[in-house]
Amino acid sequence: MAPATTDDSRTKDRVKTSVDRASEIFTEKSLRFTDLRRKVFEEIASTQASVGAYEVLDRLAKKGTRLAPISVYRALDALLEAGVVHRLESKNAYFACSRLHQPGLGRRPIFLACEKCGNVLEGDGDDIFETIDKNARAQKFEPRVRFVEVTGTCHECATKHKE
Amino acid sequence: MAPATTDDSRTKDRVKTSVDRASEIFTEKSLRFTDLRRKVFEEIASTQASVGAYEVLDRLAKKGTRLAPISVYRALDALLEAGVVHRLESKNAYFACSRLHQPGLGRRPIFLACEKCGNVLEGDGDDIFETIDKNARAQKFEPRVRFVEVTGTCHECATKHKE
DNA sequence: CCGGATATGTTGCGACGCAACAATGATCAT
DNA sequence: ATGATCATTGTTGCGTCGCAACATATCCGG
Repeated sequence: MAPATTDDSRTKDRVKTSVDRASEIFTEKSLRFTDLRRKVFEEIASTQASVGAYEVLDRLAKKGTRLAPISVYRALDALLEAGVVHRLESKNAYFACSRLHQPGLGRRPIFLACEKCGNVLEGDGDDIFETIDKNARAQKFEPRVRFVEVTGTCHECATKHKE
Repeated sequence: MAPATTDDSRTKDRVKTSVDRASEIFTEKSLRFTDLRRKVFEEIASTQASVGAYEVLDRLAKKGTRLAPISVYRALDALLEAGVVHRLESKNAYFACSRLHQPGLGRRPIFLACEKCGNVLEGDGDDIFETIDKNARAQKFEPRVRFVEVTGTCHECATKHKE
């Protein structure tokens, strides 16, 4: 029998790659990829979907790492600052940056959150953000932070549903 | 002395116009513009900035209308459904739709929230949303709900600050 | 190896949002 | 009018989200 690659082992590989990339990024930015931050990041990276801060908390607790909410939030702050996770404002949830696996994407992403499976895709939003800036400045508004979040149905869920 | 138009009376006029328009819109959509909904709407319409649900609650309490949070949320749901208020996902706050005063804007707005004064402007986002849809579909993602929220500095605050 | 900066632990709390059920109010057909 | 029906509001209660303030531990450069 050929050696099977289980989903689990593939997930582990993917997470490991993400952790390694995250570690590099922290180093590049002279930030510390501490144990706590790594643990929190692993929980987030080990699911495609976005997760709430308290879900991270619960998962870590089940693995024996009991934390106060504030500790998770501080870790999240560091991860957000490093850019290895993003925050979905419309869901108060966090997810791993897909650039850790696909460096090809543009600099400024838009977020596409599937309503069925929860997965979050990132799209290259450079053109969109340019349009937004032009639009805002036309009203003499100087933009600083921009959120573009879309919910809908991803391809997998759309095809699965029609079976 | 010439009859002065105070800010207060101008605000009252503006709110009244908004309430009247909102009432019409509710009627058009066969929804009921009840007392509660009108009161909640008045609080939101009487400020340019976005306000949280609990701030609405507090303001109404000070005027003698004591409500449970859920009542405010239910009124907000109705107001959102009618489209006379919007929700800022990035701030968990609500503000009156400016179309009640400026019917000229396009159908799908983007939100520009000033970080200094809290005011929320609406921009015509039709082109932006088209770009977003194209972008999403390029990834085989079928968009349904789209949020575009921008924070920055509005014109008034930018000029005021430089005095 | 010491002092300052950074990170984490502890305690506590405010804001946000709504579920579930009960009571009241509006609507409409008979 | 009146009873059935549906929408609205009241009441109670709770879970989630997010962080402030202060104490302690850890790291790192000089």
